[in-house]
Amino acid sequence: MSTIRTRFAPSPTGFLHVGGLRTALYNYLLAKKESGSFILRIEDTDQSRKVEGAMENLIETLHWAGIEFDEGPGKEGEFGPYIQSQRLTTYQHYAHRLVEEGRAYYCFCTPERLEEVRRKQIAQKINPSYDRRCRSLTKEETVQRRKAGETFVIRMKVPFEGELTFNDIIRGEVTISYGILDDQVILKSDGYPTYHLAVVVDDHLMKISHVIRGEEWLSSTPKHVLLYQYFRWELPRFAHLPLLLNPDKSKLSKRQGDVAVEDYRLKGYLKEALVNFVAFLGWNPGDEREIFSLGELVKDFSLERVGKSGAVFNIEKLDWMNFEHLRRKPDTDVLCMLKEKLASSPFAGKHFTDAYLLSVIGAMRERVTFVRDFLEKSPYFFQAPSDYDADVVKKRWKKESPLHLKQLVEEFSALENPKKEEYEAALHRAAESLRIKNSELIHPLRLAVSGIGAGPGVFDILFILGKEETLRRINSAIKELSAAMALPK
RNA sequence: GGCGCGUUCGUCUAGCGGCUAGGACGGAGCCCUCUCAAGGCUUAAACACGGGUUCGAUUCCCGUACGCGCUACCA
Repeated sequence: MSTIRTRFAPSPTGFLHVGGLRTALYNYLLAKKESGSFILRIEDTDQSRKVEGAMENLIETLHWAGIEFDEGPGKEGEFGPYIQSQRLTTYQHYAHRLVEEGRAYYCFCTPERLEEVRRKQIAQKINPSYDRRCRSLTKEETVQRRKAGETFVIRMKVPFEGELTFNDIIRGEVTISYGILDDQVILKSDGYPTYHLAVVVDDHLMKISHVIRGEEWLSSTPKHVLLYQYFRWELPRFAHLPLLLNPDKSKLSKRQGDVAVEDYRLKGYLKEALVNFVAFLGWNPGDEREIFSLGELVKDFSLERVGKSGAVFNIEKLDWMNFEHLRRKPDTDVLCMLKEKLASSPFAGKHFTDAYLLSVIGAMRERVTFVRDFLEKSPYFFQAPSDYDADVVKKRWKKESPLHLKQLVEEFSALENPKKEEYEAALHRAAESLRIKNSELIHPLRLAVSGIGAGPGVFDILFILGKEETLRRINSAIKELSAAMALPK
């Protein structure tokens, strides 16, 4: 079997879309699974839509996701260049070859005439399509008009009748009759090819074995197949991926949420989670595993298991996957990310030792979905509470709490370099001498040291904070909360 | 409008003629418990509709409905 070569061929018109990420991923997965090559090709044949810096951004985002290409811009292989605007003469050559072989023709119709034709057709309720006027131009006439400097395009000839069937790995046989196909423009008047010509020429020249792309291309595939036939080139295998959808089932779009990979990256999603999630939008391994690394995806991926129907982009599941991937990460990796987060936080000025941060990570691991949650869910590890959660105060802070905590301070003060268990034993002693339940001490204590009512076990918190800090916080809570309770309602 | 593609719990999906229609996220409940999580257990929740074919259809065929895509000198 010949080697697998796949490609991701985006237009540099903006940020990488999550749908694009999935397309790139599937292409990458298939290539890597079969020890083939994954190519990145930039389809910038529409100058008007070109966005400055978009290509660089695309490349950088793919790199971030861990999807590395074997050939592409900046990584020239034997089939480059990989930017279509740098291959113009190639397309022109092939377009003219088609004309010479009677498979295409010059068309001098102006945009105005085309518009006029379309308008009339719509008025007559016929399907708007090019009326093929220039298809019957004589060779002499064509030569003359070209010589006169008239602008022209090249259109491919589509048979007047009959139908074309092609095979799609995901959808099976798809049949479309020629009747509804237009004499598609393949070379524009500015000398650039349209997508249809460029994609066929490049996929052939770059020896692409599998064309894996979005479903929006399914309808125009017959045009491409026709071109392959005209050129007498071997057909690649086609696989048209189902679309990604908004919660209301419309095509995934801005305004109903974020669509750029960049958006998710900025929100703190792990690349592992986003890649894993996007891979499962339309594919599954056939068993019940759900958490996959890129390498595991490569190992188990197959186009045969890609579904046919569109998938809604469901953030809740993405969040869960982020949680799962975050908690699988080694402590040291999380430490790095946490330090980075800290550096751009209100706690940036403070210094924390790695050992301290590592113990915070250990305590919070199963309570965070994002790295930023370390700061948001347990700010008390980075700063003494400046106020106390009113609901928790109401529920847990009793009028005798200050007295109880004073007893606790006494017990704690006597400890030397206490471990978690020693704090606990000390609290038990305090509770016993006060003749109250442990919990009557624990809850006010948690409130005093953290300011809130949720988090790791209190004794873990105390140990991480250390004795001095613990005592300081208990004392200031006694002061502040007593003062607050003394205030008239 | 025409053509194409699609349709299993709210969501992602398993299923490839015979199943009490399975799993996951999310929801609900219980257990654990100093809180919050995590974990364990339990639970509600789906084959779009109508015809065929067949001993038997979620599964195959045909319609209908709905959704989406394409219908450009955009990709």
